[in-house]
Amino acid sequence: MIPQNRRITIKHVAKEAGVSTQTISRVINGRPDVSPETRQRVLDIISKLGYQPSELARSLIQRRSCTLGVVTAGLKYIGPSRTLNGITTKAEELGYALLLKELPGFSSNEIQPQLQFLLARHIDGILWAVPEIGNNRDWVKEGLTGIPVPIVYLTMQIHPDVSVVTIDNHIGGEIATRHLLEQGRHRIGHISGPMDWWEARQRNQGWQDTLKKAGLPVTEASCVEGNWSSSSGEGAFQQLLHSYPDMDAVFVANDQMALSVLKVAHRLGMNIPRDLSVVGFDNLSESAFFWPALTTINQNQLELGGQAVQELVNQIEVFQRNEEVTPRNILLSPELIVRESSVVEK
Amino acid sequence: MIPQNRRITIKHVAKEAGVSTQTISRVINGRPDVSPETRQRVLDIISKLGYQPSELARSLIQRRSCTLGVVTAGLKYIGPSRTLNGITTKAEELGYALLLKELPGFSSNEIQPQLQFLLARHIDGILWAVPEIGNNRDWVKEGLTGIPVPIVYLTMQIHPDVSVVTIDNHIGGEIATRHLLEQGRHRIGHISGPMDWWEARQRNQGWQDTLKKAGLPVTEASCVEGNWSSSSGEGAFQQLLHSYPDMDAVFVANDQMALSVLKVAHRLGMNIPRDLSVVGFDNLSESAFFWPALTTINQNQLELGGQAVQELVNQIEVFQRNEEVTPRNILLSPELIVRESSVVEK
DNA sequence: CTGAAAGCGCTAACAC
DNA sequence: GTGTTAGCGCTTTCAG
Repeated sequence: MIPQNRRITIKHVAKEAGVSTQTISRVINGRPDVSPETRQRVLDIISKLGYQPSELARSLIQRRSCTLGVVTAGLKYIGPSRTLNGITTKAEELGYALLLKELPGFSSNEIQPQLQFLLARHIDGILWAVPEIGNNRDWVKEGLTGIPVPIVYLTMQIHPDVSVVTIDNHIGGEIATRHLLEQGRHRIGHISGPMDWWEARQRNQGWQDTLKKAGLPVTEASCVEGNWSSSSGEGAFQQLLHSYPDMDAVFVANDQMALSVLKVAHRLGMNIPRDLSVVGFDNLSESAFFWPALTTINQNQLELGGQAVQELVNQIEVFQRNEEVTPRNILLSPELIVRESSVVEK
Repeated sequence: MIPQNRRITIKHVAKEAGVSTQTISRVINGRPDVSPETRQRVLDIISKLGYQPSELARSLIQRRSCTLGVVTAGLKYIGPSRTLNGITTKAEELGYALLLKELPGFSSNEIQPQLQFLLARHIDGILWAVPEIGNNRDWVKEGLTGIPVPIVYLTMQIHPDVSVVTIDNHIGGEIATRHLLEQGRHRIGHISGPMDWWEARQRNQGWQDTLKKAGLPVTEASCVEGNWSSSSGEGAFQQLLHSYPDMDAVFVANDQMALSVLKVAHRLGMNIPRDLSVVGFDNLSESAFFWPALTTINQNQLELGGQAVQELVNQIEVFQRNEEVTPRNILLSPELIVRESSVVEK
């Protein structure tokens, strides 16, 4: 490939058309005040030269880049990717470009450099799409003042001072547990995600609250903590079988761990769902093909990402009119997908 | 949030420090020709004001943005996400920002607008991370002249005129098939991916070539086409059992379809691996927890993405020195992960 | 309808 | 060491 640097600029077009650069600018911006003949001539030359206006130069002078900064983490997992998928789709629809940053780990607290990096590139707003873990959200309560663009946070505890778009994991836990109760199960165990994850705590709490509301006890013995991986699910389930031998159902905080529950149960000669009803969480595309097909909670991460972009863009528009931006919290409800692992045929 | 537009510029810093903007520029670029006192004073003011140089303005004047355009597709699937994960990690390491575009579908042939979009933002190079399907690469052979920045393509047939970084799927098919031969299997069937996918054809070809090299016949009856989904795997396997009843092993082009093979086999009372050895492809994190644990081919997509970025950045450096860029093809070998589904204990 | 001048925020190239 | 000038590619403002 032979280097041929130097891009075609508005000047080249102007010269070729024998008009000033302002006229070209008017044409490419669809302004009405250009004579039809001039406009046509300019358009012809633009396409002949293959001229492409520089969004960079535009961003500089217009003080808006139509670019969103996206900070994510854990793209190798399917959840964050699905969310990003929703983000790209909606951003495309609204005509925004995306500058992507992935944190090296979920709990990175190198916040400031990330924000600076994005701000240096004049992004119009920021989407913080990193799950809330441990104290990786502490900065939200403080640092807010310094950031000169709107931010929307995904997947964290809602908070009146900032905009949050998230799946309601508590409801997810409720729905799963209620479904098991409806199947006539009353001794429902739980394998949770790592409890420093906000999502894991919410799912756990939904399970607890539903049991309590039904007048059923929640004991320490009925819950074991996993770390989301199938491997951890194996150990957690064995421990749970031990500590809660009466258990007739289990709500597992994600499908990967639920897969191990199915496997271990099979190995032990248990029949699912007859001996034990199982409900997972996440609705992996494989879950419908586990044995038995796994009942699970589906979170619409595509929608999640889309709504977050929409909300951020709304805020940006308000912000750029120099009006006060009011934070908004958006909670999306997950839904139950009933399959074989939880329902005993009558 | 109260709008407080107007960013702090180099001028503000210059004024505050009582020097010219040029001096500030020298300080932030670490140039040696500034007196230690001036430098310190400027640095203090920069941190006091929280000044952040505009990469946008820099990009404009330096004719390099340190930004790569990434075009991807199918982020809701794990493969593209893992690759993107590799891309973000390496880009971060090399100090490049990423502008992300996701095509609405795998086979979109709206190429030109995507390229224009990225070029308008002065990206220094492009990573085309969309799998080769049908004729969605035809443009590569032509359009090359028009694009004023280096491009690296991922996951496609290598081609002497362009830079391609890809997993060698043919070898993947070979390794899988050879492994089955080594287990003493000689009637090895294949469930392929959709044959308009280059990757599917390569895996298929690797299977065919290995059988032929071993002096074994490859018949039409021994291969059925799926569409990557578990659901399609179900039908394909049933068809294959019918058309190739003697089959003693099957190489399945991805783990999702292989999952269905395991399930159907189980339902039919077949014992895997005794009655049928199964090898998948992709190494999903769940595959180790299928019943039986699935032997599969692992492709290191993290590495793939990383190498692609590295290669692109190398090219960019050459290109910006105005030297001729020579295309390079990089082929990564996938590796066999042996688990229970293919090996009969002696 | 069209053009000239100024400037977005920065740096290259030169002066002193 | 430091300042001045010019300009990256575009749009805004104001003249005409």
